[in-house]
Amino acid sequence: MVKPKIPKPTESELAILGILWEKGPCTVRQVNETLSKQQPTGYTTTLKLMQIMAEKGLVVRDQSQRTHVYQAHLPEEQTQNQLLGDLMDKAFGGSAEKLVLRALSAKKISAGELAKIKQMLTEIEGK
Amino acid sequence: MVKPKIPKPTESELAILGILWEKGPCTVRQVNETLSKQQPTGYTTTLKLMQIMAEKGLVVRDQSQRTHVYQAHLPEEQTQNQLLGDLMDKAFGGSAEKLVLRALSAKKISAGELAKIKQMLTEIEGK
DNA sequence: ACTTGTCAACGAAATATTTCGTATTTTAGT
DNA sequence: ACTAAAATACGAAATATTTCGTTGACAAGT
Repeated sequence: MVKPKIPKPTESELAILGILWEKGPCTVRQVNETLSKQQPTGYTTTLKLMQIMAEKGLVVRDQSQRTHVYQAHLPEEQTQNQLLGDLMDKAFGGSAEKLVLRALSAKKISAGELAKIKQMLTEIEGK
Repeated sequence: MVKPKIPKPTESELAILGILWEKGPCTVRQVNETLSKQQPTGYTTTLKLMQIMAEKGLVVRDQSQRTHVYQAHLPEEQTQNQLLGDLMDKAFGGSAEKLVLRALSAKKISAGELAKIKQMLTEIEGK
């Protein structure tokens, strides 16, 4: 039983995944237009990246229409876990606590967000 | 007044920075030995990387002795903030809350760690 | 002085990532 | 049927990253 083993997305690939997560299935043009607002990018550049991502298994594409439609293969959560775990190992000595504490102290978080986080903490404690 | 603008470390560079943060100033050999436990690496490979890092300003080196001694240029916290902010933008749509919640839910965190995190939350609320 | 081991310097190969130009196909409008 | 617009495929250049072999300098012990 072979697990396909999807590689970690590169920086550029992650930017594209972010768009697909937010907007759902998209064409290359849609992705390129969104991307270009952040960083002007040629159409074929985006196309090529998305083709490579399809080869890697990062996205799946529907080729049934003339204009292909792409969507992220893995759910947002799974990729976020992977990236977070990776960063935790590499930059935080494997400590989730350090990572969370730094994220909390470094960034401004609203009262509502704090409440949600506290609720999550309580749930975890309860287990 | 030009700010040097230190670039984001690559994957391999980050592994070296992690060692320098943990152990303090090190020679290339010390770093290479530690690195080789995680991932066997040739001495000159590590040397070259650290030389490049010195050029980029990621590390500073003391050349006064025959054997150079390197240390991280930026404090651990600053680089962690940079990387976390970067990941937050790229993979979490800029939401610190999402990032924290995911880190909390995905990884096992001890009771002691939870307590520290709660304390941090209370401090932030108090401000 | 000679040998041996350790080190930095350097260049270059190997690999990965990003960007884009060109060719071809398809669709829609005239 | 012809043309223009829009799309994919492909290849290759440009850049960034990683790895390592070779060389020459230095240092310690003999």
